[in-house]
Amino acid sequence: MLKLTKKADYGLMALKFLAEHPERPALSAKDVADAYGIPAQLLAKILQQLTKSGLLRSTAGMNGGYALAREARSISAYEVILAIDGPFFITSCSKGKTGCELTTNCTIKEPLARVNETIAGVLKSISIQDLAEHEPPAARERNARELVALTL
Amino acid sequence: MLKLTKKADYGLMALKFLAEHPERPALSAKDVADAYGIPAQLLAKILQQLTKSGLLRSTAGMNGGYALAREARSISAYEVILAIDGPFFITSCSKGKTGCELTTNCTIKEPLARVNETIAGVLKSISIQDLAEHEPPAARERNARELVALTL
DNA sequence: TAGTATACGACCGTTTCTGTCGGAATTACA
DNA sequence: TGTAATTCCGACAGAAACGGTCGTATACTA
Ligand code: SF4
Ligand code: SF4
Repeated sequence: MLKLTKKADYGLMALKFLAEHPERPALSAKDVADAYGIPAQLLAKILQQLTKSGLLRSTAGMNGGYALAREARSISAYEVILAIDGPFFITSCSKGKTGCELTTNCTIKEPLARVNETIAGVLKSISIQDLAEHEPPAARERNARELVALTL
Repeated sequence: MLKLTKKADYGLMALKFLAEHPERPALSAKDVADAYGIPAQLLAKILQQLTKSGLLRSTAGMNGGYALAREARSISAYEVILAIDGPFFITSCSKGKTGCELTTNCTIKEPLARVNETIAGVLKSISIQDLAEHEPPAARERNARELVALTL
């Protein structure tokens, strides 16, 4: 529950890797997979999805591969997750088929939707570049409470 | 991915329902299940887990049932999820078995751990009482960026 | 003692996730 | 032209997680 799929995880790693090598015009799926030990064929499909979603540019053929379609700063983790795993919902409702039939009675649906928005906002605020740079932890702890006070 | 299990969902609903009926000394699992259309036996087990985790008090026998062990204000959504679904991690690493073998190479592990903390913080900041009261949406949008700026 | 309720564990069907395979289309280069 | 590198695409299979049910034991009340 509330766990990133490995696909999304791999996708983020790959994007970050590409962001760290702007000199190369393109890196093949295999290059990236080997760099981290990710199953190559699986990563290939992930990168294809990211390409289809417009986050990557791809070139086939020799010396081909993938490169960021936009600058790392402007690509959010949210977009990556969205591209790989589809629409982002923490609840089962509003999810077409296999959804939840309790939507009529359910009274926590709306507050949870706000939590959903909050988390999505956090994800949207994280760019690939943020992942590439490792800043010091800095102050945390506080302000989570503040954030929720405003969104709930 | 990043989706609440229905068990946790049901658990939150139940807790909220109990919070809304402080006059009753105890409500049976069936009472709650019927109120929302949740599978009774499933909810029963969920409430048992919550009891074992100390969030609920239970009394067997006639007129028995469950009641909040603490006041609604002091029970966080995080605790509920923790009690029902176990430790909270958005990544597959640091998860004992069936974890991730890439931990050595992985470079996004640490930033994601911070995201994990941020989300956990959001969940910790939400109490059962928050779910019971429905406040107006209020200002959102901003500050997600601020929050992450501090945590990342 | 009868009835109501929790407690607990085993079980099963479905879905989702992870990873693999096979083949087709594209491009570079010799 | 031919070959190797590489993206592209769909189908598939094994494994895990999830959602839910059942049976039974235990505890409490009247
Ligand atoms: S409707 Fe209520 S119970 Fe059903 S998924 Fe949405 S929140 Fe959870
Ligand atoms: S180690 Fe890296 S890849 Fe493996 S789960 Fe943790 S974050 Fe994801």
